[in-house]
Amino acid sequence: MNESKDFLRVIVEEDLKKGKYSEVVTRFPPEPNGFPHIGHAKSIAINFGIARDYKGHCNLRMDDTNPTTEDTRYVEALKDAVEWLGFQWEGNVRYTSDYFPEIYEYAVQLVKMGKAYVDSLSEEEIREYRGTVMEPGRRSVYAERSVEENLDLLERMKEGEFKDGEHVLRAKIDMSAANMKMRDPLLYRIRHAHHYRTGDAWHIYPMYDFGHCLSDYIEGVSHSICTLEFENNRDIYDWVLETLGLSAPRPYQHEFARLGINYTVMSKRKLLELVNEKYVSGWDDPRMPTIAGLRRRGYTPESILNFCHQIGIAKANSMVDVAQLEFCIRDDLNTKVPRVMCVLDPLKVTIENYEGSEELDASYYPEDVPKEGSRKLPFSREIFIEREDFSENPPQGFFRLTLEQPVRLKHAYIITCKEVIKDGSGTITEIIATYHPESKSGSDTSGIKVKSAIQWVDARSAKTVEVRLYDRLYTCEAPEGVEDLNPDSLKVIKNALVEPALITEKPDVRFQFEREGYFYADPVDYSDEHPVFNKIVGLKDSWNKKIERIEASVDRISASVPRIKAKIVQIDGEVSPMSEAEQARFEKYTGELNLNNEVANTLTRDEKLSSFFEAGLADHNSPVTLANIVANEVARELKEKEASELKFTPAQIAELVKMLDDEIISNKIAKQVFEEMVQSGKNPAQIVEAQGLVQISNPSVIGPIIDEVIAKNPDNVEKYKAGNTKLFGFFVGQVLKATGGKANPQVVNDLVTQKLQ
RNA sequence: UGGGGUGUCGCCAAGCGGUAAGGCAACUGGUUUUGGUCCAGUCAUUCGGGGGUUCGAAUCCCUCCUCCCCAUCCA
Repeated sequence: MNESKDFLRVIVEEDLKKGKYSEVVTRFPPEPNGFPHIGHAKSIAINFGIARDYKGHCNLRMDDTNPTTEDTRYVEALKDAVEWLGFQWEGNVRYTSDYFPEIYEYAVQLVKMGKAYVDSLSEEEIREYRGTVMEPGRRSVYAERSVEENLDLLERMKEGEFKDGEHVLRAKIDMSAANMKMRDPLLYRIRHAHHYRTGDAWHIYPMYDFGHCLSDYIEGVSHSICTLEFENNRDIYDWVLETLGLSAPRPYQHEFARLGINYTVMSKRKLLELVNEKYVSGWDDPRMPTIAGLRRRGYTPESILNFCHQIGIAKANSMVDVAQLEFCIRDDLNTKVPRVMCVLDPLKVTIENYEGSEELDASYYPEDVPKEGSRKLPFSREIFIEREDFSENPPQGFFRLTLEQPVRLKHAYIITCKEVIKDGSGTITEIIATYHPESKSGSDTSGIKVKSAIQWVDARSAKTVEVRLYDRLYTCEAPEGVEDLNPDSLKVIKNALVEPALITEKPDVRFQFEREGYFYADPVDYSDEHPVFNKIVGLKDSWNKKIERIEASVDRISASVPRIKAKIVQIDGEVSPMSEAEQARFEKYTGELNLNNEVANTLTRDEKLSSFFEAGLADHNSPVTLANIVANEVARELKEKEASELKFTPAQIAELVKMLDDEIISNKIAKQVFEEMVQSGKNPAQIVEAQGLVQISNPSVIGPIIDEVIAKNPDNVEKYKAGNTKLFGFFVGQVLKATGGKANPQVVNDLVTQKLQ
């Protein structure tokens, strides 16, 4: 199965095919005002990915038009993120601030065209004048200023003669536009602030809506890809480029849904709060969804890129399950990373019949991972196992060590429990066991069958390490604020024990701690004297899941909650009543003309449709068929156009209906002909003639074609005969396809039914 | 409420008038010295609801509904 393309790539391909651009140029344009998160990774993957796939290029541009929020450290974080993900931007990093002079010139041009003006209303007044979603706004009196005055004022704004807020430059568009963004949007504001790059050179700064489209244009961007919340801004984007008369090729904006992941937050504000209020240790806290955090947690670039690929690109707001991300990192690390043994909660085991010590050979990788490498594992009388791997009263299906059940020490021997030693409080402090000398891993002749092999470390040589266990940051799927924070998102284990090899040999920085999960040597706090490992993600754990499920079902039974899925009943809203004229028309259509209610309703309520219908009716009196075509097909064309803009006329539609009535063509063909009429405005008869679309109703012509289809699809015939009646449509479809749609579908249906009996 | 979007499995997501892709999750069973991996299999008679057009509709038409975005001198 070939991979399906996302809608952006479809657009890019079409544009390329049409020759709209000679090269695809995209850009990743963050504002350097915070650390990039995995949502940015999605955007990076899209922009750089598309550029790579279509042999174009992608720029990295800092959209730094707001001096009060931006900083170089964020620029560095952004560059870092892109590089870490493995992408290379074209040329140098771009900055919108580099284009300030050019953008200013465009503003002057707009003023000269009378398309922009300096407004001196206060901030509150501007807001008030803008109106609401329901009421139109009204234009400022300053909109009437002369070009000369505007030019003078703008120049002086630039020179820093005015205070913040005293004036703004606005586009002169439409104060009553339904799109609020188009109500004379601000182009420039005065800001006496130090810009991290341009310093104090500027006193005015362009707004996003002005700076962004122009920056794209300046860079020769072809596809300006952004997130859904900018949909309303697209009109300004186009307005600026069009009124400035910037010639093709010019960029067009396309929007996709931003990434949401459950159990975390993605908004800059909330992330900043976590950092500032010290709920986390910093932007790179391993629980953060930032690139820096994910990276410190131990995620690989490959896993994140693969995640971005898996979730796809679409326009529906969505919330991806964090399990999908976790799958990606497990999947990546499974084949890459050495397995070592670590005991998080040690329980001492003394093997009473073992004397001395030895070194066991242990491969770093299991059989199914095609990688080489092994280490020596010290073994002696005293070892530690995971406390969870022993049970005095094992639940059903417990595979590990019990009083009766022996277990294998991974890479070593099988042991049997002899005695359990407890302290005063009843806590198990030690297990006395015996080993089976002939059960040595790799040369087992003992014949003992065990259900499981567990990890362990040798007491004398084990190294103490700190292990940081991370869990999801929030307790609920769609967290609102800090009140939803998970208090157990970080558990620090100071005295975990690991086998010596991973400190002394250090075969890698990422490991699988056997049966536990994937871990990463913390890049900041790790040292050989004080090793620190971050848990990246746990292994899938079907045992734990099973236990949880049993517990949950016990709870459910005791609570006896009836789990009934209620079908949601949808309440229909009110339909606006018909006017008197519409009422009369409706009655005429349903009565005299015999149309069904639905079609009549559609026609009556739309002035354009009803007049089109009635005009057609004058040419060919076949109300029902005509009404169906007008209400269904013509309606589509008339949705965003006036009748006068159409290439076809009511008379031509009447002609089409006549052919339908005379059974010269089938409904299917009629649609095809209609499409052609929409495009070319040719007469239906002409189209039918030219393309030979006359319907085939002769069974002796159709029959052999059906036979052929049946012969070619023996398995589907079988499935159909076995009761899969859905396949009926498949056969009809195949026959129709074979005849170029010309076969009379009714005849085909009858014949297919017969032949498939 | 005006405008712009969006609704297909528990979560993502293909699909563009002719057999409802795929991934995650979940669930069987097999292999396994990781309760991991791997392998085999199961998982949408139905696409937000209701009508209509059509031989045939997730796809076209009408209508209602849901959720998201827009009234920062943020981006």
